[in-house]
Amino acid sequence: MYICSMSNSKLYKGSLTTIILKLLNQHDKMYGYEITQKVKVLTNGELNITEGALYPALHKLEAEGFLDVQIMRVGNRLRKYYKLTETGAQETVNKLDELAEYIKTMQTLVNPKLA
Amino acid sequence: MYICSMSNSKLYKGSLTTIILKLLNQHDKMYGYEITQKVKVLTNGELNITEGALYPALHKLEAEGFLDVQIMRVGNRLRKYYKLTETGAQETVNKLDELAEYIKTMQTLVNPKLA
DNA sequence: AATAATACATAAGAATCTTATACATAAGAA
DNA sequence: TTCTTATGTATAAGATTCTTATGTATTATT
Repeated sequence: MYICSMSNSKLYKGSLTTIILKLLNQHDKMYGYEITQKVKVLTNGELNITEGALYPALHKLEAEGFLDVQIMRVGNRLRKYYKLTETGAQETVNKLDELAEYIKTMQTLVNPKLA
Repeated sequence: MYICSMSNSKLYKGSLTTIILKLLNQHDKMYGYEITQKVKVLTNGELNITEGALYPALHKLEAEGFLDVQIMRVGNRLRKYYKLTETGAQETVNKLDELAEYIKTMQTLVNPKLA
């Protein structure tokens, strides 16, 4: 199967790690496919994360020490459950702060009357 | 001179054309260096657009028919004033809609209580 | 006289994502 | 029962956007 693009908007570029970290912050442990489905539901189909974006991002977060992995068998299929490490929890806070700052800055630029 | 990075945050990736279009929407005509300075002031130094990002972006917007150029001499120096075309004005609306949608979607993902 | 600011430009490399492909099991429809 | 869809992970080529660095030249400041 092929999952269509994250969004036609280029603005999502750079947001994927923030999304992953925040979801893991809320749901304790999740596996990749579960993350794509959760995001699809939460955004009413607006945002579809592709495997080509997701799995490399998860592997990178793991390599950086922000995620721990636990492999589980469900029937004959594998699931790789990811969980935040302590530094991963701290990184989540940082990323959410960056997102809030980004939104504030962009709103200032785009709607200077409200600034 | 070297101008430091757009921001330490990766979230700005993909936002530059939106910023350029909006500024040109507000200021009728601007030249490249002026855009970098305006952004720096408006964001209190938070966002510093590099030449390596700016000029290719301007050239691309021009090639796509969203900007018209007018070269002016000031003393012995060149300035390339950019101005929105009609399709550029429409594209500005689209980009601003995309930004609003992006912010809404990210807030839903990151702060589901408020959604 | 030297440095910083103004003003443009491009090019190599990094990072992130798209698009496509690959493999495999389970469930549902024809 | 066979075909398609859903579940589940993975990688690789290419596109896009930005960083970092360099290049050229004029004007203002120290």
